[in-house]
Amino acid sequence: MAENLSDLEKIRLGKLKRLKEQGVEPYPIHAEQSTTSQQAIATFEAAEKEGTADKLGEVTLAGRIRGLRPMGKLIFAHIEDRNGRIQLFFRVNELGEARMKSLMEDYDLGDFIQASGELMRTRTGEITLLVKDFKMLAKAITPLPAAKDEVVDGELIRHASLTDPETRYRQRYADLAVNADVRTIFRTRAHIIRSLRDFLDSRDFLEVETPVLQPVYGGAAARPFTTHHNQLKQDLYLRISFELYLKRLLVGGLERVYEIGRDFRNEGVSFKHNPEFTMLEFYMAYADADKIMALTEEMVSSVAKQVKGSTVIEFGEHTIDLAPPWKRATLRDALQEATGIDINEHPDAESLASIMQEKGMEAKPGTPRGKLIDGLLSDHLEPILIQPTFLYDYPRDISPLAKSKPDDPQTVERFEGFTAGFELCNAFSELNDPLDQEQRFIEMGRSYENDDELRHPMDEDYLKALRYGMPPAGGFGMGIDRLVMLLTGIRSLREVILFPHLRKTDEDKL
RNA sequence: GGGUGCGUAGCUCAAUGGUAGAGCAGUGGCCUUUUAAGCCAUUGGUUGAGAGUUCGAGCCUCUCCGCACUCACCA
Repeated sequence: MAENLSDLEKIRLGKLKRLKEQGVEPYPIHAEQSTTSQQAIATFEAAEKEGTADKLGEVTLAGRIRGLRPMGKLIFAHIEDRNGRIQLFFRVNELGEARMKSLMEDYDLGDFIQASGELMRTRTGEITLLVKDFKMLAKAITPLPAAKDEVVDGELIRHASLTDPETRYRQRYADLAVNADVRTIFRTRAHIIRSLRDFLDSRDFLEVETPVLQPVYGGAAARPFTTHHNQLKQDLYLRISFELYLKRLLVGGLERVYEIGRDFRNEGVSFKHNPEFTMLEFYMAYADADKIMALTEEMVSSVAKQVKGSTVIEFGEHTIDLAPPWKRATLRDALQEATGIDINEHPDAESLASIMQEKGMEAKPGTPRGKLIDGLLSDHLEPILIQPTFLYDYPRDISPLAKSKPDDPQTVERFEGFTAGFELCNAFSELNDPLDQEQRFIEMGRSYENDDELRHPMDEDYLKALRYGMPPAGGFGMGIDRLVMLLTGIRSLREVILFPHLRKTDEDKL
């Protein structure tokens, strides 16, 4: 290991050794933090108004050294804790020569430190801890990537920072340590998920957990990851959706259920696809697609209000208002407006493919009609749906788990919600007719004959469940990562996933 | 998987085929209210890896690795 260390790391190792020689434990077991930076500042300000600031007594702060400014026999430092930064003021008057020397020689940016003393204001007015005592909590061997910033008129000005995306994602710890805005993204993410839970819990939904390892995968059209149980000598799949298990729970009488968890899809990796991603699905007995639509706009706008304080959000150059009601259009009408093609006039794949080709669009011969429509949607419609919009009435053959419309068996009661040019959610009236469902599985198998992994195995147990009777229900699915992108205004999925998947490097292979 | 671009000090970036540099960080020194502290001095490089062309390669060619963008794939 030692040969791989940079010069900077060797110097810090030397400091570590020196601390130990002086009898200082650089990684002590016990630490103390009586308050945080921002609480301390708020308390001091309040006391100042009361005129009691000098009677506050001592506080103990802990955090990571982010700024260090020795000035003769003074040292100013900033430490950062979970809710912000505060300045520390070290002076020989309080600490004596020896401790000042130790601080000067052996403490670096990035070290964790504990400091206690009384709060005061410096000559420039900054609320600061005048340190009476301090100790090392954890010595950093590797220096943090240089990050210098200042706050001018409330705005953060960056003078140096870690920006290389590869380093940021591979060493997310370093990214988080030096980029406060990255930490903010993940606080927002947690807040969003909490708000979703609050919303559903308050409507009497039960949060459940269903298997990640599944003997039969289903509920979506995607390639799965395969794994193996050694003792059982059984292949298992990582789930590609929760749908079929959650609907088994409807059969069991749990009328309103939801799950927030990870899906795994063995597909391309890009700025909007990660092999594992977080999904929310809920199922509601005695609801249908229409009711779910109303609930969706209520839920998303409620989360936006809780997290952002408003239903109006900025996303790139767009200002988006998530307040209900969202725009509604049939898939047919919206496609006609966007492309000039009326899909009802082209009831078979051949006819639809030929009109698409006439208009210079790509349409591979042999593609099923549903897939062609799906292609039209994602290429020509999705990118222009900026304000929140529900498209409804989807073709049956790309919706094998949705119930047909009573008056139109080729169309199902399904909708998708779009905003900011991407798909946010997908929902439908759940197919609860076991015989129809079996027929759909068979049809779907046929249309994927050329691709074994996309041709889902028949889920016999799911059909068995349906035969016990499943109440009519509305179901809903939404990618949480996309919702986080929307509400944080970030365009890359990787920015909202703590540890996005990256290819392994030579270093990893060793 | 295809195409395009990128990879230089711990970080952010320079460098016509001709001695690899700057700022920040680091190290040494001065400084008792600084805050991107300042001033003086100074260390630091297998230019992603490997091969080739050339008197000479960070730069040109090839192979490989990684990242970004993009296309394909993808409820």
